[in-house]
Amino acid sequence: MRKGVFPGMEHLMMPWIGKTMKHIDHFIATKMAEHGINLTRQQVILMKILFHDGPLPQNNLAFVTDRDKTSLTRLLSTMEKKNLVARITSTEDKRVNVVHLTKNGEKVLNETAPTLLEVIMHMQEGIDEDDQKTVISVMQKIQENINKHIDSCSSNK
Amino acid sequence: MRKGVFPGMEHLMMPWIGKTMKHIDHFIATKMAEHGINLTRQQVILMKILFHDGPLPQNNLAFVTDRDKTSLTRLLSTMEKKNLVARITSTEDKRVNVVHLTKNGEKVLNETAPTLLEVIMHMQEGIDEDDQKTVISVMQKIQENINKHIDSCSSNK
DNA sequence: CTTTTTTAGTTGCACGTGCAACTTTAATCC
DNA sequence: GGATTAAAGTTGCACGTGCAACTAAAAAAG
Repeated sequence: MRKGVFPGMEHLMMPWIGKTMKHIDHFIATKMAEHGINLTRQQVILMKILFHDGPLPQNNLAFVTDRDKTSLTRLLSTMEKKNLVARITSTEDKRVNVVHLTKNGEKVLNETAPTLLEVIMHMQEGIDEDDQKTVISVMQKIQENINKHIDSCSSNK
Repeated sequence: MRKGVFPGMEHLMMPWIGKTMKHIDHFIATKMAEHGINLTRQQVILMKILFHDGPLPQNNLAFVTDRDKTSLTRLLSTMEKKNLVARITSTEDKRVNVVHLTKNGEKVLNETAPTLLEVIMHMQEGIDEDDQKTVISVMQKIQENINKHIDSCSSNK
């Protein structure tokens, strides 16, 4: 065992967050598959946003989901093929596509809810309420720190 | 604003963790680019493991990095092209590739250390030491919960 | 010793991601 | 009004990811 290149990096949050996120993604994928649901985590989140905040232009949708517009383009294309979502060109501005949750999308979303709740319950089983709040506030703080330190060369993202 | 499909999901850790991880990844990519370093987070982590825990067969490397073996295959191929890492077929068992960190890889890793430290410092700026520990323990607990609830159809992963 | 099974690694396919460069349409400048 | 600039989306390229199916080689079974 050699001396560390990164001394003091042994008790760091970062690796834990990354690894945990990986586990969460895999867990969700597995549980979805078990229940015969053909949706990714990203697709569910997007549908949920559309359900609550109504039809939205791609631009806004990219912003609220913290996603590059090109990434959103492809995510929507996948979802449009599955008839979860529809792009409707705005009549006022022919550049913008307003994204709608389809009836089928809404149905699928409702069918997914129980599975998602099960996943969430299993994940946070036995975790203190206060600790959960701490985690959330730390996550917020990390995001603030990053936004503060990113040199505002924002482009679109 | 319509009634929620997922009642009580507003103060959940999960979305925060995912979003934060996204920010972290983007921040690392940006800072790396700023410093002219052509490495991804995943590549740095892998090199760090190889540096500390010596040459390892792909199989073991996949296990310790919590990564599908096919994912590792491609990650290594990318890194091999950049001369960061070398696959050496074991003489004892011609099936296994032992992965070595190259001299160049070691050099690059050392050059990367300051940037990575800067990134880490910026990210955890002003976050309580105890809260960091809480975050880590919660992450561990989530992983335990997931492992407990995943029906041991492990395959290789 | 031959057959069968298991194991290590790769490849095809599909998904999500971001950057740079592009097209199309709108807004602004002159 | 016509030229320029800005904005919304898409496409090419590259990366990381996992599952299913594959090849090659070792281990186990007979």
